[in-house]
Amino acid sequence: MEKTHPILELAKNRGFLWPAYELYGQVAGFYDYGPHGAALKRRIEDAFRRLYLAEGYLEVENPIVAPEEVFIASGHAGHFTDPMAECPKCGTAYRLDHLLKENPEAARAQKCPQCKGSLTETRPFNLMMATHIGPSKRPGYLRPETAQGIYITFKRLYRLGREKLPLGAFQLGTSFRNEISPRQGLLRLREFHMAEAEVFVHPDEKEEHPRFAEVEGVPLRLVDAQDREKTMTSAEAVSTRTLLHQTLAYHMARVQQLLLHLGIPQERLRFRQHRKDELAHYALDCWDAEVQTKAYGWVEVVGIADRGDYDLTRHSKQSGEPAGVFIPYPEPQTRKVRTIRVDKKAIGQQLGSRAAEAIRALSALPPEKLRGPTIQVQAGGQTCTIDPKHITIEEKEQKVTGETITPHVIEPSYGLDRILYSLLELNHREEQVEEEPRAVIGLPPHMAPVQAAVFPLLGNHPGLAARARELHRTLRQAGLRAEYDDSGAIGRRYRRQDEIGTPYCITIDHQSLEDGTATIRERDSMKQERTPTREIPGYIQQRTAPPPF
RNA sequence: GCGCCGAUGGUCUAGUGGUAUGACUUGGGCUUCCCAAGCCCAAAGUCCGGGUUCAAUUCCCGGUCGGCGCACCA
Repeated sequence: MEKTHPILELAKNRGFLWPAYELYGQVAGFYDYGPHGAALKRRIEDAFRRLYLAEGYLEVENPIVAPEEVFIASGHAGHFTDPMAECPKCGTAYRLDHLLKENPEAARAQKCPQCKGSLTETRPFNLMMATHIGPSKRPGYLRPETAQGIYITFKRLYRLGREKLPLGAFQLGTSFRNEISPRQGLLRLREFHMAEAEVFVHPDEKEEHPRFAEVEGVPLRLVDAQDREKTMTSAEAVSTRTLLHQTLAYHMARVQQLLLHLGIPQERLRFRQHRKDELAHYALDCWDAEVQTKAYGWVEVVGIADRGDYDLTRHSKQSGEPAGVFIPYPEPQTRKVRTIRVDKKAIGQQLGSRAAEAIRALSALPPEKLRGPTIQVQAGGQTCTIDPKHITIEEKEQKVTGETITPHVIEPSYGLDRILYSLLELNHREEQVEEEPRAVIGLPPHMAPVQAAVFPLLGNHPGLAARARELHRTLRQAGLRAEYDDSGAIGRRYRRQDEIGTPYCITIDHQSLEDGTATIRERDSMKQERTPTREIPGYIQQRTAPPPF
């Protein structure tokens, strides 16, 4: 592992990214994307968007600021208030609530259990960025993930999707975590970019995915929770129960497809299952797509989790709104249904103010408890004895047209900054060409920030320059990102473009003036092809168009 | 947050108690008929605050930022 990869220097010099707020001494955990970085990020986002639009999912954008209730429901707020203290002597950090349970004496004495040093004073551990909303200062937070907005609006999305499962929604956006110590450049930021898809599925329909056939032969490199590595097709992974169900396997295969499409090399990609101790308590299963970087080793870039019904249920409890959706049966069914009728008047006269509670308790009792000679329920803190004659059990035929279920959520969650870093680092290469060094970012042509550059062979030749500018303008008008460069020697200009990954460089030479052709030099082979100038915009467009999913 | 190390033009770097070296890059010009050639000119720097001192980029203290280790990463 290298300390810092040369790509970071190149990225800084060539306008991919800069430490943010340099003018004021930088702020850790924040980065600027320069023009090429912003363009590359945009291409990653576009690819994500194309993939999930092709799945038929709905793109939304929710606010970044949310009131506290959202995070009480999600569970984030609880962690925000975690009290922390450290031992200055040995550097260990403790969560006081944990320490109180495990070692109450040490916690009360403020002593470090490891080295007996004195713990620092307790302070809340801020993971979320806090803020206040409006003049009333309603407590709020900047979201630590984009997903909550989708859970909260699930009912509206479900209606909009014509009340059908599975339902997919996705969102790209900025999230915030108040990291204690941001490190490793783009890998752990305080403000970062995510792309998340939330796929709501019927819990009974996860086993089979309607489009599984499209991915069943896709090989996946899997490292399971016991650290066993095996490469198998997604079909094998499901049949061996390595992966929980087809839906999870399907989405992992799609994630892999997208990452390869972006330019992550296959041999540096794997999926690793969360171990029991790192699996969030609500997740049924979670696999991270990891990319093997040169500078930092294996880095998580996408998490694919089966979150069960946790999110919808939590928001339902917090808000008081039911979470379930009604799923009609193909055919209405008739069922024998037992209903309990309670003589409310009689009970009211018998129990007075405790009657309402007693009646609720009665309706909740299982049928067998309603049979005996006397029936007992708790109400108003006392045991009340009810005469069975006040209770009638009726058996009726009832038509049941469907059932209410709470959908489960399958969530692929992408860290865009990490993907961007991986793309730069892993596609970067340095080589020798005729004794001269050449640095190239070998991004796939459809990912390159700049698609083409136009040069006059001689910078100070007015005829060549005019032609080159004209072609440059035409390329831009065709919607391509194109650069113009007439400075210095031609070789230097090629090198400059190599460093930002421009796949095609077009040179206008003397022959261009005679027959209207120009040379197109391809980045990786450095080979040139002479092409009529009028065909060049189409040539570039065709070769830099992203392949469909 | 803790510990160790560091911070000099855009980048990399030399050096110094008396405001600073070189290279690359960049801009302008000459040259040049396809891969960082050459020549001329120009622009650009001591992280921030305090202290010691006649004088601090240099020494001391604090901070910020960065690298690494520990911790944290719900």
